[in-house]
Amino acid sequence: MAKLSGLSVSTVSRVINNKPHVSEAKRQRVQEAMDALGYSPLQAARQMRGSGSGNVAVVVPTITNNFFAHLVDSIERTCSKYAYRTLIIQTYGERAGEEEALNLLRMQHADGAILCAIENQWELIRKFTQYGRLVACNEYNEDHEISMICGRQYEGFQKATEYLLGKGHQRIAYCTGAKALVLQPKGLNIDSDRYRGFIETLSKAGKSADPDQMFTRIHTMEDGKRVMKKILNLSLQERPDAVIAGSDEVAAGMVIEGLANGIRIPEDIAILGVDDQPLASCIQIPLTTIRQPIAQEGEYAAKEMIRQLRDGAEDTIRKELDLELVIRQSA
Amino acid sequence: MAKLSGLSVSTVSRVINNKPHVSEAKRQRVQEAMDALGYSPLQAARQMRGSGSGNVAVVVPTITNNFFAHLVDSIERTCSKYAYRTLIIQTYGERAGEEEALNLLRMQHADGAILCAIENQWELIRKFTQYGRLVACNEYNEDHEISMICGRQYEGFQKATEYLLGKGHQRIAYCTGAKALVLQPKGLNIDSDRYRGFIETLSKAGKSADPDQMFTRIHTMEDGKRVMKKILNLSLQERPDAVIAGSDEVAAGMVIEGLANGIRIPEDIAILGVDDQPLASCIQIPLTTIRQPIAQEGEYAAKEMIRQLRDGAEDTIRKELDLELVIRQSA
DNA sequence: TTGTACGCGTTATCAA
DNA sequence: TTGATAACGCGTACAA
Repeated sequence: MAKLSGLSVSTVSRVINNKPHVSEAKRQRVQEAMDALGYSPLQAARQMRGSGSGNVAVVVPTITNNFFAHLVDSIERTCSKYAYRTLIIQTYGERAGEEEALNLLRMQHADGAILCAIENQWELIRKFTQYGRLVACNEYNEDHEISMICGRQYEGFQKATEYLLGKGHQRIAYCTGAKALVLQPKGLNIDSDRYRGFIETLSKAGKSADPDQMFTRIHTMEDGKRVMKKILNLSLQERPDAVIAGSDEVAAGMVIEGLANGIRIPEDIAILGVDDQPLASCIQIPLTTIRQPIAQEGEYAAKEMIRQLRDGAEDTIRKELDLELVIRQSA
Repeated sequence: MAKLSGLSVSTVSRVINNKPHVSEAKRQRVQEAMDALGYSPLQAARQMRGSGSGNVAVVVPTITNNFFAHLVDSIERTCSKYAYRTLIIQTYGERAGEEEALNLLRMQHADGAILCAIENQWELIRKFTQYGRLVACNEYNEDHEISMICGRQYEGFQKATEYLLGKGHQRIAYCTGAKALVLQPKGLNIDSDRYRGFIETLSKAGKSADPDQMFTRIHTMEDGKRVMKKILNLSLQERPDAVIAGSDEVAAGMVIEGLANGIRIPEDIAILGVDDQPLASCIQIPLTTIRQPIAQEGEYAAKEMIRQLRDGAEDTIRKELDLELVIRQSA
């Protein structure tokens, strides 16, 4: 035993774990020895005895996206507060990346994974629940088999659409990062909920969306510029007078490209972002945007993970947070 | 033994570690059994036998800053390529945060740490070299006791200053995130090297810097706006005709505040950023900026860490990368 | 080529 | 209140 404080392993173990049945005198002696040797228990050995690794994996598409950077920040802050370390895994939108992350659970490098990007079918992901805890953050999980934290996308997009309609806009274009426009029952899919919030509000107002002005797979500022170019090629009759961009980055691209072509924003075309990234308030025309409560989402997700890990909670929760419409100039 | 493939532990171990002295037949049988059971060796047990944790800690002030997000991205990419996991630690500019990270080494949660933000004195940090490998990334280390990867700050700022002087600017203001303007011998401190590159180029041209127009502790876009306000309060005689901002964020703040006050950029005041963040090219007046080779820095730092960890390299290296002046509109 | 036995640091159990 | 001992999964020295 490396703890040559002159006492037995069990006494030392009891002191470390604050267990009873140790005299104050011995407790002192052990403490002193620990301080003197700069000793600290080895997690690896503990893990072999059944306690976990103390690591939480957080899975995001990429951390260079400001939205996810803030999410990771919030998760890391919370985990570290509860003495859990944060392992970061980027998927880059690839299924393989996500599988790699899930394998961390199987290999017991992490006790749980917070999924902020779901690439694979639930079929595949489910298999890994036997190895560790999973929490979905800013993502839905169809079968409600794992806890999830997300924003009320439907209501947020509803609010935004109502706002645009209230401003008198007639033809509203729609951009999304999704690969296709899908409509599933509410609460199953984040993209579907957003689209549903938009399109159902439109129909309630007796309007409908023009299929030619629904753009999919739109992610970056460059994508936004491209879409704006397409829009500007349309005749004035066809041209939308408002756009719900899929993110602030896309919105920023559209604003920049629009201004460069002499379009007035919001007078000619109103542009509405999503996320409320720092970028949103600092471009030429500050963005009106649907604010996602990123910090809260991350904190709740991390706390839920810790609840399951540390407190051994077996039940799953579903926490929904309100989105807020932040009104600036672009719409 | 959990490996109930019907063979002995050592045979299994030999297969797992690709060691010789195993017949092809047995090797096959073990492989099959492993696949069938979805078995994978437990790192925790290996660690007890002396191999490391397989984790690399990466220490940044905050990941929400785009610069560091890209650095972490690049490091994580590289580490994962070599089967190392990336633990993220944010210091928020606090010494305590850095110590916490270094303690990961002591507790053997990580085999090494890549320091992208050095908060404490080297005196303190040195103590932790006994517990694991350290690599400084985008930071200098005074005593050259650990490997470091960084940009040639002096030359970069020299180039930028020469550029501004070449444009005929007479009074150049200077912003830095550092707590004070320090001048140390070249190669010891990143802030000092930058400042030296600026000020020495100035003197070579027979000019000097106005102490009243050297701003310290300038980090954020808000800080940039504040500095611009101060500058606009000066009389036209005193007012600088160019500014080297400490970062693109600061530069962006200055551009926005300047434009809002009717200043023409770069005609009235030229503004030069640092980093070349995505932000730089998308604000109203695209930023001329000193580009840091972030992706390369991160990759080199990670590779150096792996060289030390996996290959057991004991020597330290010092890799310096060129900074590039990206010329857009703001200067 | 193959298998056995031991020890790494920790916790749980049981005996003193 | 204490301490001795077994067990976790792995790698390795050594024996077969």
